[in-house]
Amino acid sequence: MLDQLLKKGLKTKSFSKGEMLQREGQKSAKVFIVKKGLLRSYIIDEKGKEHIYMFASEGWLASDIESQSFKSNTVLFIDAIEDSEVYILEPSDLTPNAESLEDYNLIVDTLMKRMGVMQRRILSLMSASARERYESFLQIYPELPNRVPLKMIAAYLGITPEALSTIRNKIAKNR
Amino acid sequence: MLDQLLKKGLKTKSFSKGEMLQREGQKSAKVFIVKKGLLRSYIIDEKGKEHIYMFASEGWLASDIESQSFKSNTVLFIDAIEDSEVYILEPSDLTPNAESLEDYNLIVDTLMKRMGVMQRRILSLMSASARERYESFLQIYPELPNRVPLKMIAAYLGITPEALSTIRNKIAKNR
DNA sequence: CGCCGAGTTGAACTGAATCAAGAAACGTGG
DNA sequence: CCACGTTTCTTGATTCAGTTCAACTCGGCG
Repeated sequence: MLDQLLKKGLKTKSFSKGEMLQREGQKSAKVFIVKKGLLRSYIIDEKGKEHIYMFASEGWLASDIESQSFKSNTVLFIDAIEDSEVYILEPSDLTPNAESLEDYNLIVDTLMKRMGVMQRRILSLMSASARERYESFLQIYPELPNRVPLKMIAAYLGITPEALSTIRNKIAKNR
Repeated sequence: MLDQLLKKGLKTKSFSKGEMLQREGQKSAKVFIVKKGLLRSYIIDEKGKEHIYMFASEGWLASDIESQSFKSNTVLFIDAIEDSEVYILEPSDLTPNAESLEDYNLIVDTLMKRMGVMQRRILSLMSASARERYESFLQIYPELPNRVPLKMIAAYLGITPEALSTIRNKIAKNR
């Protein structure tokens, strides 16, 4: 996706499982592109509950660029679910005053792909039941259930671990 | 926002209340920028229910560019809630092979603003109750309740008109 | 071994959906 | 400008998906 950008000699940084890449309330949001491993971005609400905004595995990116656009502090936490290697882009890298137009097209393309994922997520949160959302999650990310604990999938779907457990076993007994 | 782009001699087109600008299942998605009036983009699910994805009033845009990024057909309907005047951009206008970098920065900026709105929407759908979502809707779009029928606000919030009616009158009697 | 976090199962509860009926608002045509 | 039918909004009764709370199992790790 953004591979070409990375040829520019950008170095990777390593994070071990559980390590934090970004906290809530920071001034500037960086963009993390996953070379290897798995990241998650999430919020913690007033009741202390975690809600996972996105997973990012190899080739995907995790970031809070959204909060940049409002010039506000970061709202998301980002940490590593597995030992990971990531490229780190500064905000300035995203809006270059640069010369090369290909970079721009790549960026626009990447942003639009991301918006596509977000659009689907919104529509599915509005119109689909927990079970339907889980089933389409499996379609879109077939490998994630093997790498991510159930409770995180629940936090991504917007339901409780108990509810997801029940859904799973209904599917297993197909009813 | 994209005002500068529009100096390029782009013409507006008029649509009267209720008129369709885009249907589901079309090949190419255009971008509609609202000069005057109010648009909505929405899906109709299998049960025939409408779910409003976004409202677009003066200065905002309505589009299904998201589906472009997957090279798939449009999934959204777009129509006019009020008599409206809109600029119409072709997809090609969005990814110019052009010369001017300022255009690009404008586009990236616009896309990121849009993603900001989407991020907030996702997080609020996951973590907030119907009432909380309605209250923050009022904050963000204080003028829309006067221009949009209740049932459309409900379709935007992801709840039924009945539920929204109940919420309203609870707020009125503040409990 | 014994502990601890992760997952499961079940009972009681709750916010929102559904269904139904009536009241208000709102075009449109005469 | 009024009368009409249609859509929009409200209110209440019932149902249901998903939450909360609690108890129990299992597998890993000290």
